[in-house]
Amino acid sequence: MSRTSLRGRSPASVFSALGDTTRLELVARLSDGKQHSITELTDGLALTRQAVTKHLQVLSGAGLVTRKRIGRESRFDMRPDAIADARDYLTRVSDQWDQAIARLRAAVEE
Amino acid sequence: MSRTSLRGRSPASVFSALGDTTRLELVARLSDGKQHSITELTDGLALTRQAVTKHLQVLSGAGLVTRKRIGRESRFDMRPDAIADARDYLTRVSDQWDQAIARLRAAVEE
DNA sequence: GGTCAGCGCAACCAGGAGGTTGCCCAATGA
DNA sequence: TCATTGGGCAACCTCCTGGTTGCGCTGACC
Repeated sequence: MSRTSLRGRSPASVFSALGDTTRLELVARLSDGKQHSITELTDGLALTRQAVTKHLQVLSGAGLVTRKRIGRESRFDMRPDAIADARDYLTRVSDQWDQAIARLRAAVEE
Repeated sequence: MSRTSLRGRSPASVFSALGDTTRLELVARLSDGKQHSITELTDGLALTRQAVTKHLQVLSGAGLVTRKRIGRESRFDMRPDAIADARDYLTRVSDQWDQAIARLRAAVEE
């Protein structure tokens, strides 16, 4: 279903956003269900705050994460729908392959 | 399990390989379970054979696809294990998020 | 009010990604 | 044998990406 309308967030853009170890790390940290500020996420990352900001923008652009300004800080939290969609996409590819293989096998064996 | 030992193929590299519409298209075509040559895959893609070759190298490097030289042509076919691994990774992230949310909710409500 | 912490914006830079062209090599098949 | 077909290799180009630094702004706190 994915009702929350991830329009424009193509699977490619989601995969691309996940295709970076730093961003995967950020996603891992954000998957604790809590909100995190930028400096908090920067902590322990051997990167500038600006670099982390850019990564968060990429994640946000892919719909993996949402930003919310609270006072002087930007809070980010995960939006798991995009992840679910990406997983569904992979499931579909897998299924397609499985079925194709089954058909080929059946065609040979009969 | 994923016994075929996809060592070195980090999730990030798999996601990165999938993070391109052309490569997603190639994966879609290859998920018919058959082997395809390069010129065959180039057909209808508005790209040079060389460009497609590079994309296939990326897919191969991520373990999504294998090459086999037969006569004068290179045959490619899908290796679905990498896809399954990527999907499992996303499932793990989703589960982690679900559990975290459940814990937070329980902590609030009691 | 002044200071500090948290960010945003813009400029800049090096390296990699995606793509092309040109050339050459090996199989294939008439 | 010889033309054709499928590919590999290398050079080259452009644009995007990941990263930095510098600066200025605003909210929090004493």
